[in-house]
Amino acid sequence: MTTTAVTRSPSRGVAAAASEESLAAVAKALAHPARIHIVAMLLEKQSCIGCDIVDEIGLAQSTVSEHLRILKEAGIVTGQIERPRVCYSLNPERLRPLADLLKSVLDGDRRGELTGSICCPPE
Amino acid sequence: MTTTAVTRSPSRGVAAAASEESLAAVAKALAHPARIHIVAMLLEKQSCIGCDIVDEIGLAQSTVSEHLRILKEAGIVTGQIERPRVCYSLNPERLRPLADLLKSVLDGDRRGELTGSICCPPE
DNA sequence: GTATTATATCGTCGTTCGACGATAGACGAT
DNA sequence: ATCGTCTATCGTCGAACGACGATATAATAC
Repeated sequence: MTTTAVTRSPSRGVAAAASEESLAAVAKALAHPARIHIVAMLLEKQSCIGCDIVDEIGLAQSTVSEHLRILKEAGIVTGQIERPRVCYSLNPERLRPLADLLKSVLDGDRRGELTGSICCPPE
Repeated sequence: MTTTAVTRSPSRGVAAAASEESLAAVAKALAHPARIHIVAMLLEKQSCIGCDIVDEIGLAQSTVSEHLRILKEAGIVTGQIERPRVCYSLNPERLRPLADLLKSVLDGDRRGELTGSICCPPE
């Protein structure tokens, strides 16, 4: 059938869809070199004052602030206010689901043990 | 091997910037629920015929094809042609750098041992 | 040959991203 | 109170994304 059937049974369900959206949201927050740079910087130094990040990244302050907002909104970093500065640090737990998925791929895990329906065998 | 000099000169950059762009590119390819779904599907079944993916995702064939193109272009999946079908499978190695970064965050690694310049101590 | 199936590509359209400057808000120091 | 510093937000604009239908391509089936 060429028309998409509306009555598709959600075999993977709402939970799986929500999980996919959550994983995609984390990946999206990491999907920019400046934000990867910020994460790597926070990994190195554990925590950083915002203005140091601005210096390191080399973009306009408003742009860096926006990247930090995106990372905060995704829950990947937290900002502790120390007026007039803000001290940023990582929230590792937020990265765990994506890290687990990638690790599963690297380890070749078959999560569902549903290996019966392999379309074509790996070479 | 000393990749990171203490200088904050802009020439920190070529290798590190390329790495950040590469990591960001992988994250970007994963930054959509449908593409996460495809990766999870390929993880479960090792490999899949494209039309099965179209059925599972529930978007238009052209849209799914576009998502597969993005994943292929990022090097995350490979497509083996078996006319008229294409058999897709994962390329785990492409995910390794991002997986390593996330693991470092989860493990609390300080990659550069440059812990001297902590702005404010973790709580 | 024609028909069918599976996939890729093209064109379009609305939405979102990413950059910047300008501006506002909140403190500490003077 | 005024200045300087640091951060967040707003408005704008071009570029890229994501969806779709229509179409093109290629192999198989009849």
